[in-house]
Amino acid sequence: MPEGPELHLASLYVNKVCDGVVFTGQIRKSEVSKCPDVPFTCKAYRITATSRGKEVKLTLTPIKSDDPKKTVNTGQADQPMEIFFRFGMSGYFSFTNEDEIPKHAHLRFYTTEKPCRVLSFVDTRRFGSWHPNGTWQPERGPCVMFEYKSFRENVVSHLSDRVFDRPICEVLLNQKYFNGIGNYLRAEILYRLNIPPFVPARTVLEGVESEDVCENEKPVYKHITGKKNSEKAQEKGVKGEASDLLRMCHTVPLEVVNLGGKGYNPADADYSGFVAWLQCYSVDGMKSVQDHNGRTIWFKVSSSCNLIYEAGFYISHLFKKICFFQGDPGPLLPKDSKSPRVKKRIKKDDQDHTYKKKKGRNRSESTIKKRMTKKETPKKAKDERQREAGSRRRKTERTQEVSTPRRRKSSKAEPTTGSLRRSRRFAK
DNA sequence: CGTCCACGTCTAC
DNA sequence: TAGACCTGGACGG
Repeated sequence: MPEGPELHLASLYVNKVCDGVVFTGQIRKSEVSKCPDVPFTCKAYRITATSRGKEVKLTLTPIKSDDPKKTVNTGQADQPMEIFFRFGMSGYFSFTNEDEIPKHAHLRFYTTEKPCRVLSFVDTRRFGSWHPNGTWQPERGPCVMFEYKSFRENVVSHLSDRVFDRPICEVLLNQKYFNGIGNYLRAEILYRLNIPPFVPARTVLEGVESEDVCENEKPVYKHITGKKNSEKAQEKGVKGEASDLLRMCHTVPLEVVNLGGKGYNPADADYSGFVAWLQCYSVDGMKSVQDHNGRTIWFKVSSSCNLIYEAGFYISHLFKKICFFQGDPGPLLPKDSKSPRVKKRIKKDDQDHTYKKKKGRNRSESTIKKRMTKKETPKKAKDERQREAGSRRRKTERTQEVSTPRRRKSSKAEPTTGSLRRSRRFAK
């Protein structure tokens, strides 16, 4: 579920389903979780939620008992408790009957109802975490969605920070400055502004005002249109991209909130709405490469002609910063960045197989040897194999090539046709 | 069956 | 700046 919008939608969900609901008793943790116990016991309490960037805070508020005698010396909480959640790659909240608790529900809050219901923190991969009596993580910057003003100020006042030497696509994942932006949002944001992903961040952000000149238009919560905002900005003489970038970091996530679904969540009934909203991330016809941290960055493909793209890529590498053709990843593209394997198109129009040449995936002898000589349990051996497969791929297969799936002309020219233009893995 | 990939941090060389 | 931490879906043989 989890970039800023999903975390916020999760907090809205909690507030909606827990409205008027009374919880009670121990908060229970799954056997397998390594997160802390939550030492909160109360005969009757309510749950509310708020979000900030990529964190959610649950507040457990005891309900005052009518009978003071009842709460004496029973270890009952009478003070509220705050629990801070991060969602990792797969966290979400679920409110169900007790017999419908999802698999991988690692923290559970029980209602007083009979039969009772349960608010669960579900996290398949367990990269998420919770922190009872914690705080918002202090290293994280202001929320791009709900602390917009201080978010801008925080970026603008720290542009001399060395982190802004990095490519803009990598800096957008830095939660010290862009709390709430994740992998799909960075692609969507850069795409909207036509900013090549591997341009130095400072170059893109130089000249940005800490105050958004459009801010009195008080965007955004409902009915934002990124286009209109940038047009307004231009009317007001803002120098294009740069000032828009911070604004886009605000408006694009809010668009997802306003979609009404649950954002990036394949299990959601409205998931197709989210998929249709994506313009770049994992969209068929877009290019993708690995950034410096091995994360896939999606960006715009030349709409007219791949030859122009290839030429632009070549020329820009000769002259570094000078040339940015449409589709150019930018000058800071890692030297050994490779594109992921070409993804299959959706079956329907999958007539042309010529582009599906698979990249070599031969394991080196040395890797095999290493594996054979290691002593480990069968399960560990499997994990190890997978890990080695991963790193071997990263180390041996990187090329300067960028994925340019040959396919029908980019759908940019034609009206969006929803999931039809998505790559297969996003079809639902 | 095996391999690759995924919405994110963390921390140990 | 690799890896570690995890599970499971999609895909290929």
